[in-house]
Amino acid sequence: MSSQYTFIGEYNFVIDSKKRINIPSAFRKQLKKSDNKTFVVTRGIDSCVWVYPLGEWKKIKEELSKLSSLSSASRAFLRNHLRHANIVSYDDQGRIILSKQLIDYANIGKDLTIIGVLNKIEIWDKKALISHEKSSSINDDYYEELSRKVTV
Amino acid sequence: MSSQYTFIGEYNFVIDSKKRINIPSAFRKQLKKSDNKTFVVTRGIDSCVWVYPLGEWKKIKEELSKLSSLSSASRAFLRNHLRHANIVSYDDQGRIILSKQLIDYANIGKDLTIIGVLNKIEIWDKKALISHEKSSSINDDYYEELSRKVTV
DNA sequence: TAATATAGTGGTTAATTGTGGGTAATTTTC
DNA sequence: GAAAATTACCCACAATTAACCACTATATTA
Repeated sequence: MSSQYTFIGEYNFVIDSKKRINIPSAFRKQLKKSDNKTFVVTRGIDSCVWVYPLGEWKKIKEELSKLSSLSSASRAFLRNHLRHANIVSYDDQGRIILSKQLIDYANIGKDLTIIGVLNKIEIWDKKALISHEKSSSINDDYYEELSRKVTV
Repeated sequence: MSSQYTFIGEYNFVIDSKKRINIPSAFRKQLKKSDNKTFVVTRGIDSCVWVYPLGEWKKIKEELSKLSSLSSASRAFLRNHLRHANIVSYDDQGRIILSKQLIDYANIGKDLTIIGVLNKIEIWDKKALISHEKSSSINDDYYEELSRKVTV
C-alpha cells in the first residue's frame, strides 16, 4: 500500500541563526489536518535527516512490530533510528527547529538541500550531499535494472 | 502496463519571460478529470524535459514505492529520480511553469519544440533538438528508449 | 462571408514564500 | 532564589509566484 503523501522535488534553503529550517510550502500543503502541523524528524540512513509527517510516522512505528522477517541487524538498525526521533511542529512561517544532535549527525552547516522522497523528506547539508553523490557508486547493474523497471 | 494517453505530433512554441510554457491544446484535451489539470515534469534521459499526466506518473510512483530504504542502491535511485521532478498545474491559458533547474538542464532558450511520445510529452529547446538529431550516436540511445515504450 | 469561438502570447495585480528579527515566556544553571 | 540561556510566539519584508485580464491570430460555424 502506497503512502498518501507524495513528496518530490529538490529545494535549496538556508538554516538561520536560530537553527530554523523551512519546510517547502509544497510539502506543508500535503499535510493532513490530523498531522497537526507536526513532523517527526530522525536520523536518516545516510548522513541526512529524515522528516515524516506525524501520521506517516505512526504507520512506520506499526511496521516496526512486524519486522520479524528482517535480519536482526536490520531490526536493530531501525530501532536505533527510532531512538533518535523527535517530534517538531512548524511555526507560522513554516519552519521547524532541529536538535543539535541531528544537526551534528547530518553535518548541517548553512546551506541545505531538501529532497522529497515520496513518503518522507530528506534534509541534507548541501556540500555533504554533493560529496555523498561522488562517493557512492550508483551505476551498477541493480541501478540499471531499477531504471528499466520504473521508466514508463 | 498500457497507457490511456496517446500524445503524438510536434509543436513549436515559445517560453515567455515568466518561464511559462504552453501545453498544446490537443494534449490538454486528453487529460482526465482525475489528472486535475496537473502534470509531473522531470529530467528526460536526453537533454529535454519529460512531462507526464498526473495519472501516468502515479504508475511510476507505485513502482518507486516498492523500493526499500534499507538498500543503498534504492535510496540513491529514488533520490535521483525524485529530486528533479516537479508537480505542476496549468493555468487558465494552458501553461505550466518550468523550474530554473529544468530550464538549465534542457538548455531551454526562447524557442521550443514539444513532441508527443505516446504516454509522455517531451519539451526540447528547438536548436538543441536539431543538433541532437544530427548526432547519430545519441540517436541510437534515443530510439532505444523509444523502442521500450512502443513495444506492446 | 460575417460572426463566433479557440489557441497562443503578453501583462497586471494580489497573494504567498522564504528569510530575518524582536520580545515575552520558559527552562536551565549557578 | 536570581541570572543566563533557550525557546515560543509574534511582526516585517523583499522577492517570487499564482490568479486574473487582455489582445491577436487562426480556425470554426452559421
